[in-house]
Amino acid sequence: MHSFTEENYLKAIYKLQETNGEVVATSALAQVMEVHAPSVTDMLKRMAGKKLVTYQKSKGVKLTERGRQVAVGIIRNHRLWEVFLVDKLGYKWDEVHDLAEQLEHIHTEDLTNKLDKFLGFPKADPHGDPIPDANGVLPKSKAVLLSTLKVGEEGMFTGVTDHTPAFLNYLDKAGISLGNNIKVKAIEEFDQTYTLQIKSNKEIIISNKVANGILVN
Amino acid sequence: MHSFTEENYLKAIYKLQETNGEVVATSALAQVMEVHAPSVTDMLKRMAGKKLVTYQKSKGVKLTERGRQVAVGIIRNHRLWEVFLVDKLGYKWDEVHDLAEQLEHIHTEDLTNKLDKFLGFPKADPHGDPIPDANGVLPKSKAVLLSTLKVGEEGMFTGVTDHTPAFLNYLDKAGISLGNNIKVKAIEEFDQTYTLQIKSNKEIIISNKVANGILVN
DNA sequence: AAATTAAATTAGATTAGCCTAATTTTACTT
DNA sequence: AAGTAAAATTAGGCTAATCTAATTTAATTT
Ligand SMILES: [Mn+2]
Ligand SMILES: [Mn+2]
Ligand SMILES: [Mn+2]
Ligand SMILES: [Mn+2]
Repeated sequence: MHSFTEENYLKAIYKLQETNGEVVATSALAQVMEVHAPSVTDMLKRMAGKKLVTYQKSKGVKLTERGRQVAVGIIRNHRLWEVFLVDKLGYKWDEVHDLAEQLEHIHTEDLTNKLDKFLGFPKADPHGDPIPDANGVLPKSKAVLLSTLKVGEEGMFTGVTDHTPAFLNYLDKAGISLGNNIKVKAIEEFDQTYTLQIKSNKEIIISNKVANGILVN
Repeated sequence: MHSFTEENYLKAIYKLQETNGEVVATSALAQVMEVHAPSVTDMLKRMAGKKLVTYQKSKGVKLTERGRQVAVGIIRNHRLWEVFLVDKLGYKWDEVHDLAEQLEHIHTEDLTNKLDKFLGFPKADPHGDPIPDANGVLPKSKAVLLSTLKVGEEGMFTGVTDHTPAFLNYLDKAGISLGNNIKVKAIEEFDQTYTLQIKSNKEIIISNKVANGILVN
């Protein structure tokens, strides 16, 4: 129905709208899509023609309701495939993104739903990101950055904001896994280094950069 | 690495070489690929440039060793995905072809091998077609058409030559499944209609057309 | 061997998605 | 309000994969 490229643009616009507000700039899209600005302008015109976005010259772009539905469908599919790769094929959480980036575009409603069922209707992907339901409803998460906690506060590790293999790998090495309870024991004033207690036993020290990549509930 | 289109051409050339001999004609490829002849000529030139085929103007095309390897890899992937769709997701054998036609192009050596392992190293796909091993070796089948059997002879149903949903559906309805023992009880001289005994009980009558779609061992 | 038919190639276009260079529009400073 | 910087668009081109129409090459028939 839609090309891989269109679907990737839709996803990118959706995510930019979620994090940076209603209307998305050409330059922001160009950066995410790793193309040059004129390519984006071009693409937006074509997508506007297909009623996937509303585009006003020099005033940015928004998804239409149809565009939003397609985007969320792709995200659903992406996350389900990631669960499949990790739970069934034995991939590690830092290895699945690129494959899922391809698999997400192989989607019929039926396939996605059968996959969902086969996987036991998971609520989240291997990175803790919520999986939209079959109607495109994505539960609003109330997770907060670990870096917003005060000394003495704690929460459960439920997601990451940094999805790079490098970061995920670091967490593995540090022994911090999704679902772990994390308590802030101390925050060094000089450089915002955090001393954490993981699962009420092991204590570790992480940088502020790492604390900004971790979401807790 | 290679585009979906290239991979589909490689598969088509491979299959035509298997059934119609060494060298493949532009027109034959055009028919299989459902494009017009000049598109094929064009594509063959590009593929020859990439050393996937050897192409001589007006003299047809052959796969190079590299081309053959890629083609068999895609076929391996296609058949493994079909097994996944049927065995794990619950699709019927007449529903999986088009999906596998897409999924086959999502392949890294690692993914294919992990999928193979997850599925328990299946020997054949849901249509009885053999699955090439990780080294690209495809076991030569010695199955024969049911229509070559004489009255009184029997064999096990191990594959089809007609992969259309219509035919597969017909077999379902007729109650003939892969693995069934089939014995030829009678052949009507007038129109080559076959009377078969399935699994040493039920007797059914099939047309010559159907007998030509069934492979037995 | 010549004529006819069939198969394949060349020529010239089109579309999606990308590019660079030039220009225009919008935003930010002084 | 004018000037400068940043963002976006336009203009013009490229490649992969397709098409139709015209031409050439190969195969078949007389
Ligand atoms: Mn993608
Ligand atoms: Mn994820
Ligand atoms: Mn295919
Ligand atoms: Mn098959």
